[in-house]
Amino acid sequence: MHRIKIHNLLKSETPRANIVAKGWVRTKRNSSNFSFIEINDGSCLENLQIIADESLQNYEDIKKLTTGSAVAVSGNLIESQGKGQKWEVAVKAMEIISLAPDSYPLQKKRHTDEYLRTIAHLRPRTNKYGAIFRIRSELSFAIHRFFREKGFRYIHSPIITGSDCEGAGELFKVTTIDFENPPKKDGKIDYSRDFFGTEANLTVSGQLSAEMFALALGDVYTFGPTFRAENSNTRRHVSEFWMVEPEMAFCDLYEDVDIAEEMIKYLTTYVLEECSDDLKLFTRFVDKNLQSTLENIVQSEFKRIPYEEAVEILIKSGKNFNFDISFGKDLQTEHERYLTEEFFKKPVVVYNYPKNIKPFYMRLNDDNKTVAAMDVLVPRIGELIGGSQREERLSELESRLNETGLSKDNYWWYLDSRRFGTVPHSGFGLGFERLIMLVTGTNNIRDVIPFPRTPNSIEF
RNA sequence: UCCCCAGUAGCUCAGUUGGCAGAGCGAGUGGCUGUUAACCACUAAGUCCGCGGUUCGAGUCCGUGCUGGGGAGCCA
Repeated sequence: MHRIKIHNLLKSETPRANIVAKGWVRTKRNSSNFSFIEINDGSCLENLQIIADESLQNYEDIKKLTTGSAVAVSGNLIESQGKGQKWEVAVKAMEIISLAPDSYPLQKKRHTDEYLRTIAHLRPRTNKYGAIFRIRSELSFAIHRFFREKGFRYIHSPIITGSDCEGAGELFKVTTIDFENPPKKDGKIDYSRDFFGTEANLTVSGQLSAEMFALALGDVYTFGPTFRAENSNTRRHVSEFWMVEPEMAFCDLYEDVDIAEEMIKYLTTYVLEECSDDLKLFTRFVDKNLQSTLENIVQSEFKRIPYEEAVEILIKSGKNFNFDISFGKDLQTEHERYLTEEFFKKPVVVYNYPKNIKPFYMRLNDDNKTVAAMDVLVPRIGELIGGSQREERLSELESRLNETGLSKDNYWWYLDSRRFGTVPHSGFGLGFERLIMLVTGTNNIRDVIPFPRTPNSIEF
């Protein structure tokens, strides 16, 4: 007989005879002549309580079941006589699939996140991490649903790229060169004899690819892994993360912000509605204000202010910041936090940044000193989204490349798109892990990705 | 990469002025009970992060390295 997932059993409206459930033992309480065993199969947060009595032929073994063991039970789903759960299973037969030794590292008590990080292969078996990764899965689906409902096409941008600079951060090199004996020319490594005949890297953004497809399919998005070789050690950075990057043709900066705001609200609403059981765990144990924080995001209108105004607010605040702020300087973490956590107390979109602190592809504004960039800042997380209207004018783009010291040759195909039927277009990148941090109240990004990769850490 | 904090039983931690290594939880054994963070009793469990130094004596003081955490920079 086929097993029924615990999630479905617990949703049952009526008792059900002869069901089969399989899962892992979370806890067990022995009575004189029977045992309460709670099993979890990962289909939901809740455990299924099963009652095994001494009439079972292998009851002596069942009495010795340990936390973490795997079992299959068959029996009747009946209304529970005890308080605390609606349903339980009166067992007719139980198979012990595997018995976990008492060295099983997960105990029937709360563990610290730091400890669980050292056993990242086992932590999805805990309530909290099970919930995080169910929510992560649901959010991934919601992203695709959001874009599909709006007529966007999903683009698989390459993970290995030949662009030697896309304007963002340090790159991971991809090579098959033998480091013991590298091919050399004029004393330097000869990448023309490397696998691709040139230097290659892991992608830091799918944006340039997405732009090419936006200029063909209209509205597109990418959603995939992204790599940064930066030696950053913070609770908001990992070396490998997932990024969502929509790109829209015939779209200016303000419409770009509209999409960003709509998307964050859609995804937050989705989690509130579809993951309410898992979400309750975070409200209870992680962040007491989580529910109201999320409702605030859904209901409030994001504050939109030009960079110049943001700087004025910061100067007038009278706050003693560690870093001085004035026009031309990038906003520091403390500035972002002040704006979104203290001054506006809701998500803030800062736009029209000075051109000297932003990459070459952002569209130059008429004032000639700012570009059509926008960042969505949210309380606690900081920058959740970074985006811009792209420079669609060939001559401006070429001079911006020159100013930033990048070679036109490497971008010939990118420039081609401005040569043939160029149109105003915009897009942004959303850090998927930061979104999960936001909706679950999780403080460390390493806890919302299955096996985090950070400087000096690639175990598992 | 820089600044700050921490590292003691499986986990979370206490450890006085430098003077015999401790608790709670977990685990094991037994008991009790429609239990649910079960309860009661007993038992086992330690390279006090590594190396070097000061001292009659170091978990404790000094130096150094490693690991983890927080903050900053960079960014999503």
